[in-house]
This record gives sequence, structure tokens and C-alpha cells, in this order.
Amino acid sequence: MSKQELVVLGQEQADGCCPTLATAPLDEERAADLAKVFKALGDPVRLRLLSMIASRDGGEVCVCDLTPAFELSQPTISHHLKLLRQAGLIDCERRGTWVYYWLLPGMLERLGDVLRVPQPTGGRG
Amino acid sequence: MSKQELVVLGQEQADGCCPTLATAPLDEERAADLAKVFKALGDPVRLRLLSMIASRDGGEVCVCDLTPAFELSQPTISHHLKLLRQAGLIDCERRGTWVYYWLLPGMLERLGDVLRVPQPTGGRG
DNA sequence: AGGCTGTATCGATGTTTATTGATACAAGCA
DNA sequence: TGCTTGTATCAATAAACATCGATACAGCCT
Repeated sequence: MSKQELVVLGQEQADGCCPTLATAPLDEERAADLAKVFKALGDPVRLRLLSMIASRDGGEVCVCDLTPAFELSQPTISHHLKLLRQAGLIDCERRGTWVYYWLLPGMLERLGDVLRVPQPTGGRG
Repeated sequence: MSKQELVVLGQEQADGCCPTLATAPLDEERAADLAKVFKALGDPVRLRLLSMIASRDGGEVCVCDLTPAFELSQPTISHHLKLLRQAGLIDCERRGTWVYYWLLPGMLERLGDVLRVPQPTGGRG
């Protein structure tokens, strides 16, 4: 049930450290990989789903608990969960009748690293 | 030239600290605000533009240096820059003939905070 | 003023995406 | 076996988006 995950973002830069947005201009490939993940986060429903999963105490959430939290059809929720999974942000497992989702924290951590701004930036921001 | 920025993300949670994805389920409004910013990052061209701006030494980049780095028309680059600006990620100023963009690091920092995962998560991730 | 260059906006177009109802698949239970 | 429930997939549709050419705007220069 977790085949088609993105591999993405393993690629440390050859020329030193810190694969950060502000370190050096992203090359096309890396930008494309990152964009896929950010795009997955770029929807309010998916953000809420991810947050519900990530903040769950046991670490797992049943789809049956997620779906009724939205005024959306069951296929729509299923679709959004699939996108989050394809982005490598969550994974899932069927256990009997129900399917449980949990967070893969690694991807969020890597995104956090990418976004980190090293210095007061020199600029005026 | 910097009127229509997003205000977004100032909202600390009433119940304590750390407005993180994994702290508690996002409410609809906050999810919608965050989604706008992530959506702005969810495009490879915009990511590369942002990275080119953020990694620039002087802190500023002339549009005339950005546009030729892509095989895209000038209006398209202008459009992407506008989206990044509306997301509160960058700002710009016309200086004579040219327009210069720079990073607003605050938004990236806030996103980084939101993505931070507090613990080994309890779960299986 | 007129012409030139850099950048933004506008309108149109093709593609992607969110959403849904219908349906298929999986697992439990009678 | 057949029925019921939970979840995923499919096909269709409408909305959102990326892209472009044309054009408008802003500031130089002559």
C-alpha cells in the first residue's frame, strides 16, 4: 500500500553543505521535486488532513475518522490522502476493514531544512 | 509596490505554544492561509525564482537577471513573481528603469516553524 | 516631444486539478 | 454463499492555473 512514494530530496549538494533555498539557486530537477511536495501542501483540505494525522496521539488515524470532519465526499478525501501519500508525507495500512494513516516525519523535516534562512540575509527584508 | 501582501500566520494558538502542524488539527482559516503560501511554493519556476532571490549576495535581484534564466516569456516570469509577492515571500521596488526583488525571510521562517515535528512522533513513521 | 527599454497587466488558450456519482475492491458477518 | 460497510478507483465536469502575444505603463535618453 506504500509503493508509489516520491524518492525526492535525498540529493545533498555536491559543493558543500546545507541544501537550502537561500544557499544557492535550485537546479531544475531539485526544484521540480520540491515543488511536488509543496504542491501537496498547497491545499487547505490536505493541510488539515495532514495536521489531523500528524497531531494524533497514537500516531495513526483511521480514514473513518478523517472523512466526516469535512463537508466533502468520501472519494475526494481519498484522493487528497493519495496525493499526500504520493508526496511522501504520510503512509497507510489496511487493518481489517479500516485503513489507517500516519505521518512520515522525514519529509516535513527536510522541507523545514530547505526553508531555513541562514542569516539576517544582508538584504532589507 | 507592496500593497497586496498576505497578512497570514500571525495567529498564535490560544492554548499555549508552537503553532505546528503536529500540535493540533489546523482550523479551516489557518489551513486556508497556510495553503496559499505553500501553493506559491508548489511550482518549480517559482521555487527557482525564490531561490535565486534568496541566495543572492546583495540580497536583491533585478528582474532583468531573473527572466533570461528561464525559457519562459517575460509576462510569465512577471506573473510568478507577483504570486510570490502576494504570498508574502518577497517584495520589490522599482529603481529607475529596473525592478529589484528581495526575500522577506519572515514568511519562510514561519513556514519552517509550522512544519517542525516535535517528537519521534510516538507513531511508526 | 518622441523613441527606446524594462516590467506589469490583459485576454485568450490549453492543461491541470478538485470534486462528484457510480462502481470496484476488501473484509467482516450472517 | 450473499449482504453490508469501509475505502479506492474511474469517468465526467467545472474551476483554477500556467503560458503566451499584445499592449499598457514607467523611466531613461536624445
